[in-house]
Amino acid sequence: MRKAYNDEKVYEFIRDFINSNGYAPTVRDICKGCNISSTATPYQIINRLVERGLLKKTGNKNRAVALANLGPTVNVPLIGTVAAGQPIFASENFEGYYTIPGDFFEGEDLFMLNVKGSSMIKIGMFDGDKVVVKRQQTADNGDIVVALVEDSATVKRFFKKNGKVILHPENDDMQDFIFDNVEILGKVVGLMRNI
Amino acid sequence: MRKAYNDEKVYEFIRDFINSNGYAPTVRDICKGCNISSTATPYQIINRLVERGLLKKTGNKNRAVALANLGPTVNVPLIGTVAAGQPIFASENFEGYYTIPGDFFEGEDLFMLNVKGSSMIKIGMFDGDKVVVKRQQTADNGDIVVALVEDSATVKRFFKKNGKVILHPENDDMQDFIFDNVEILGKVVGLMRNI
DNA sequence: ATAAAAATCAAACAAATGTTCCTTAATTTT
DNA sequence: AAAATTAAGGAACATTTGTTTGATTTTTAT
Repeated sequence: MRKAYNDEKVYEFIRDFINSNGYAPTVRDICKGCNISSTATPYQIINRLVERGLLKKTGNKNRAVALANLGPTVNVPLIGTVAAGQPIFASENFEGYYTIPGDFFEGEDLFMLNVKGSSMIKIGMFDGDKVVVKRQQTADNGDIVVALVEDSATVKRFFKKNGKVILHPENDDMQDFIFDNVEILGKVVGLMRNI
Repeated sequence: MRKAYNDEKVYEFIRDFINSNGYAPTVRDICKGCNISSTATPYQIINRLVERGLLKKTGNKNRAVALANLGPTVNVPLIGTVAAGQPIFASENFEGYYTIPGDFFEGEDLFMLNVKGSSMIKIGMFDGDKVVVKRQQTADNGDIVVALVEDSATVKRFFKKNGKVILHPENDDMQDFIFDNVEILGKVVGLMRNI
C-alpha cells in the first residue's frame, strides 16, 4: 500500500481543532494549520479518513465533519458549594459544564457535585470525588442519594422505615441520621475521581 | 424584561443537535427543528443567546457556533480486554473513544481500562470501574500503575526496592507480587464509576 | 532508470450558509 | 386603548465553504 503522507497530521489537526473549538475546521483552516496549499488536498484527505473510519461526514454540508467512533456526550452542570439558604440550582452555585460520556452515565436530568468528607468511604466515595447525580425528588430504599440537610447537600444511603427517613453513612465510625422528612435532590448514578 | 419566546427552545435544539451530531446546526436546520419560517429568526436568537452567555460564536463563519461554559474535552480510547500475546494497543482491544473532561483528567497520552477484581479496593477502585491512564513506561515509588503481567493488564501500586519491582495490591487479603522486571503501561490518573 | 501509481497543487466553480433590510405580528407599557 | 417595544417573517444578498478538473510533483514498483 501507498503511504498517505499528510493524513495523520491532518487527522490530528482536525481532532484537536474540534476538541478545543467545539466545531470542525474548514478545508482552508486545515490548509493553514498543516501547511497545505491546495484546498483540494484536505478535501481528499478527509475522504480517505472517512473511508478508514476515523471521521464521519454528512453530505456536502459545511463543517459537517465529526470524529468517528465517538460515544455520545452529555453536558452536565457542576454544582459547587451549596450556599446556605440558596436554592441548590441557583446560578451562584453553578461552576460550568462538564462533558461526560452519555452512554456511561445514563439518565435524563443530571448534575455533578463535589463529595466532601469521608462518610461514604466504604463504597469507595472519597473526599474530592465528583458524583454524577440524576435529579429526582424521591428515592427507593438502598439508593445512594443527595439530600439537603441543614441547607447543605450531603451524599448518603437512603432508607425509609416506619415513616422515618434514615440517611446511612457508609462509614463504620459514623451514626445514622434520622429525620421525619428530608428533601431529596437526586440519586447518585456515577462517580469521577482525579488521582 | 421582555420574554424571548423561542430562545429556550432554540437553545435546547442547538445543544442537543451538537451533542448527538458533533457539529452545530445551520440557521435553516434550526428553522426546521423549531418550526420557524424565517432564517433571520434563529440568526437573531443566536445573537441573544451569545449575549446571555449561553453560546459562543466565531465571526461570521458557518456552523461556528459552540456551547459556552463548556470545559475542554479529550477523546480517550477504551482498551477492553487485553488479549494474551497481543500488543495492548492492538486494534482488537479498541472499544471506541470516550469523551471526558480535559481539565479534570490531565495528561498527554491517555487511555482507559476496565478494572477487574478487587485488588485495589482499599483505595476505592472496584470491579467494573474504568480507570483513566496516562501512558508512560516508567513510574515512581507509590504510583498507581497499569502493568503487563503474564499478558494481562493489571492495576497495582508500584514500588522499586533493591532492584526488584513490587506490585502492591491495596487489599489486606492479598500478597505483594515481586518481579525482576515488569512492563509498565501507564500511570493511573483518574477513575470513573457507574453506580 | 523508467514507468506506474498516488498525492498535491492551482484555479475556477457550485453549493451551503450567514446576514441584511424591511415588513408584519405579538407583547408589554403607559 | 394607544403607543412603544420586541419578536418573527420574507426575500434578496454576501460570504463562507466544499467540490471539481486537469496539470504537476512525489513516491513506489518494475
